[in-house]
Amino acid sequence: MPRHSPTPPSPSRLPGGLQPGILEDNISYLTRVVRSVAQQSAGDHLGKFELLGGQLTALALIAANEGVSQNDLTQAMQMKKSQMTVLVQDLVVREIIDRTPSATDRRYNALTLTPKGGRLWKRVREGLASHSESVLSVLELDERRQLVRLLQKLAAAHLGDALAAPGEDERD
Amino acid sequence: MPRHSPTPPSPSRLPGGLQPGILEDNISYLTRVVRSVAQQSAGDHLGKFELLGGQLTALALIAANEGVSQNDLTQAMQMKKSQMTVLVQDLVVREIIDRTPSATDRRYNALTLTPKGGRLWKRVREGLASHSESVLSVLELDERRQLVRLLQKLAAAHLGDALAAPGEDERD
DNA sequence: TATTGTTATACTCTATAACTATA
DNA sequence: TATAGTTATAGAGTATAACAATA
Repeated sequence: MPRHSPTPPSPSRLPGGLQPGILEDNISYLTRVVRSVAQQSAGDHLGKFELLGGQLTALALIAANEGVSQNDLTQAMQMKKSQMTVLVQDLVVREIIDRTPSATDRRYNALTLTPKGGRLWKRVREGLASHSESVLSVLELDERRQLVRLLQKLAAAHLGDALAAPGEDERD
Repeated sequence: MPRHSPTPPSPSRLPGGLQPGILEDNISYLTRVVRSVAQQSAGDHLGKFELLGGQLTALALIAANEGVSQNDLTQAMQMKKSQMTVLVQDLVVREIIDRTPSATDRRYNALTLTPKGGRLWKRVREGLASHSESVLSVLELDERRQLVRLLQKLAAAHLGDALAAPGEDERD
């Protein structure tokens, strides 16, 4: 369909039909758009579980790290501890996770999945995989690996820790 | 420093010292973390201009597409038109951009930089470049190109339009 | 009728600071 | 005193719908 936009005729590059200008290789802009796409897909695949953004990620990390503390979760997810409190509280009320003071240092809360949470996680896990698959499916297999590796490297370098695997285990 | 976390001892992978589990190659999680890093850097380099997230991007796109409509901007930035109205209004009040009905179709607003906006843009442009540079500097040059290309490809494929250049012009 | 843009509203996300409890 | 977690609050980001103006 032709547009009636007042934009002068020029080679289209962006969805709106505009030039990216200096934004072409800007990481903030690119991740903004990609994240918008990813969030849309996440909603499609995982909306039925009524897990708000961070809750889904938290669930995945608790499942992979039973007994993890809220403090460690906030670092891995790059969010504030006050935000984490609210997020965790809702999961506790819904009996998806348990939150118990650590035996060795009672300042820490150890987070674990409840049986109900474990069953939920099994279903969420499938949706999460199909969500990631649906977003990345437009890339070739080696492109996916490259993208994941580069994003991991970027994150790891700036967070000053080892997000990216030093030993690059191959998965698909 | 040793942690007192109740997390059982295991090979550390994430900032908090935990296993990524299924999130290792999850695009939502990875872009979440990378975007957090990018936003932090953007604040460091561009906070002084008092341009809220979208305003900075909008300014860049208006500079590259003088006379663009709000409607086309919303598509390129993946935001709602109601949000765009507020964003644009603030830039107009601050005399950074002009908003005038298009001569050919008065439903459209043509957005242009004011002289003041042009001067601001020159300064912002430098900050934007140094911001993107500081984030991407941890990658090799060919890695940067790859990352940008893959993010463009991902965005373009899902937005059903040509964000990524079909003809891949080489820039650095 | 369809589309651009505006307004109002609500909900989510994020950031900050003061507070507690444990160490 | 330092750290984990809580509470409260404010600000920014996002989504929805009703509306006016224009086509």
